[in-house]
Amino acid sequence: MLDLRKRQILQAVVEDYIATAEPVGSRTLARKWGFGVSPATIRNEMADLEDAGYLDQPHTSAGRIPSDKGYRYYVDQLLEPEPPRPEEIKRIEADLGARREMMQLAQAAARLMAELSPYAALAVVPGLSPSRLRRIHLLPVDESHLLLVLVAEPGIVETRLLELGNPAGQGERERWMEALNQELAGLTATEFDATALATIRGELGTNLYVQVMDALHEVLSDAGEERLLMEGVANLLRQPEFQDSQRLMTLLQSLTGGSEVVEELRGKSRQPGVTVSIGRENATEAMRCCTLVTAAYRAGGEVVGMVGVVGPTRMEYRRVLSLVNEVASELSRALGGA
Amino acid sequence: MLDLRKRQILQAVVEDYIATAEPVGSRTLARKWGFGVSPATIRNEMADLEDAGYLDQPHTSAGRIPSDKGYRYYVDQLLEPEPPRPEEIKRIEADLGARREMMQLAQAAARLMAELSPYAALAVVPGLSPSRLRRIHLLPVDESHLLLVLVAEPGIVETRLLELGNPAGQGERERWMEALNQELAGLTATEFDATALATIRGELGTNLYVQVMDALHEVLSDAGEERLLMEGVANLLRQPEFQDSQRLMTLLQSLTGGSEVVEELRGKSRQPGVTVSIGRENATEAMRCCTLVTAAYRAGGEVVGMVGVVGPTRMEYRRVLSLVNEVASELSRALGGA
DNA sequence: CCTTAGCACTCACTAGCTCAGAGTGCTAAA
DNA sequence: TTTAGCACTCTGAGCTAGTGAGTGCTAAGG
Repeated sequence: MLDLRKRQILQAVVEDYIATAEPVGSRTLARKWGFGVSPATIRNEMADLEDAGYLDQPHTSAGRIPSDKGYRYYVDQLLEPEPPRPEEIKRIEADLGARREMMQLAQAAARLMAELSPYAALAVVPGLSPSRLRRIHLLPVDESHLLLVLVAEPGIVETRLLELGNPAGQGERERWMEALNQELAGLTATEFDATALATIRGELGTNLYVQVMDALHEVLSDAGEERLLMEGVANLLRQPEFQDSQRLMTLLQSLTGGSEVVEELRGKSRQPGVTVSIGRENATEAMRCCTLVTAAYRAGGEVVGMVGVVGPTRMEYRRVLSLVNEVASELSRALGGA
Repeated sequence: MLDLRKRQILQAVVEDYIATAEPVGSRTLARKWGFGVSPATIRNEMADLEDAGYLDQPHTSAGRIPSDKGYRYYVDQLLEPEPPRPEEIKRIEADLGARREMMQLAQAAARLMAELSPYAALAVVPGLSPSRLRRIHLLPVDESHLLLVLVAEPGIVETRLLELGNPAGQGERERWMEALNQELAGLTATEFDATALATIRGELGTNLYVQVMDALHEVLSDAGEERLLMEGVANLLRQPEFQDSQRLMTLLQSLTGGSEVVEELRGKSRQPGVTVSIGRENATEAMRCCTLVTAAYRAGGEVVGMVGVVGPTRMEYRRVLSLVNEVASELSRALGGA
């Protein structure tokens, strides 16, 4: 446990470094924060903090920067939550208020976070596979096309166009719809995909039937997996730690590459509230120099996905924690799952 | 008109510079391409090409690099089209073959181009406003939600969730749908938006009606405008001309900013075939250091949008021209508008 | 008249050097 | 325990000289 003055100094170093991106020296600290002690005293304290692993020194004659452990302590012990900003809340409610399907809302949430923070924003959207199917619609589009609309449990909507060889009549279409909907009652998408082929084929082994089943199968493989949305990559270019384009590239690659990161995010998503992963705490190699702030969102009472912000470990934790928290809450509310 | 040897030398400079990103000297040229003349002769020719504006010299004692005019000449006069690569065509057909709505297809097209080229890819997706509405569906989702599905002329599908205060019955829903569809017959989205309010309100001034109209109005303002999709930004980080993160940032900003660029693209989209805008030929300030290769795609016989690739002026024109061309054709085919 | 060898010249880039400045750790005194 | 003083360390900026790639020009040769 750190004593009061050490905590104050650690906090000062973290906040100064977050603001300036420059290593913080004892003199600067004494001047800006005036603890009522001399730089020499602060130096001693900083040396102790370094020994304890909370601070790093890039080189002998530079100031100190917070280590991952230092940021961790700051986030867990020193950070008092930011009071909500009315205009920000208003903006979030406006953007996520419009009733849209999950995909659209998640996209809007990511855009929002990218706009309201100087970092990149992520959103994980649930895949179709584990969700219960609610209803399949086959809508006429024109003589030769049907629109397949798949509505699944936590408000997921997927659509697909079908091209028909020979036009199907009204009655025929409705018969198929009926049959399909009978079949899918209460099944998850994966179950349906596995069983439906066998059961329905006997009854309605027609041309259209095959096409619909193919389309369903396609939708499941396209939209079955969770998807990772990303926004505001340009923000990161502004951060001094990403001036080295190499680093940004590896980060982007592992984020667009997808599965590894999504896997990591999935683990977090079970935890309630906002989660912070700082630097080396991240499993993914390319994320070791970054901090990831995430929060799960719910739909229909269930955690279905998460939103988050990625930036350098030198991140404005106060702002970002409250932002991610608000966006996730509002998103949950919009999805009826708060 | 340039004589044969000048053209050969210009071509050699362009292709060498594209490959190496280093200014090309007379000696290198003589060694690699062996024109059967000495470096001194090549120097004379290059000096002429520079006087004529086809080449630039970064500084006195460096080799030459192509100017925008040089690239233009290369593209217009020297470039013989790349023979199609069977495996690439196959990949494009596979990815764009699956029958999906326009938005999904355009997204897939952009992903494809970002993956098959080392540059960033764009796609402009048509907005709803100018397109004729075909049909509105109101689908039951659960007790308190309806899904509004709007199908418009060139295969555009937009969806929106509606939350209902008090659940609507089957018959009621169908009556509204009928009334709406009566009304929209043959109107464009904008016309409908303007007129429908007045005409229908009298007949069916109910609670649900207002919600549906609001949702329609919202869809039109969200999806009314053309949208710009972007993929493969990370690719650009690999290009030496974007090592300076400042330049990439301004480019990204003007691309995500949107309207200015979309405006410029719209102008091009009328032209048939593949269009190339090199460096200063671009109206947008941030694009002055880039080349943009675009091609329009069609749906239902009409040009509705365009796909393209953005990269440094030092671009692999041969590859990219054929890629963009193929993707646009295949996209048109998939949309039934070839 | 075109081509080419030779040569002087230019200019970016690199390595090595010094110097100033910021910051440290240590010691000794208050 | 705090602090003033001091020697020390290390980065980064600025300077210089040297290297090398490439040029333009000139004059000789086909």
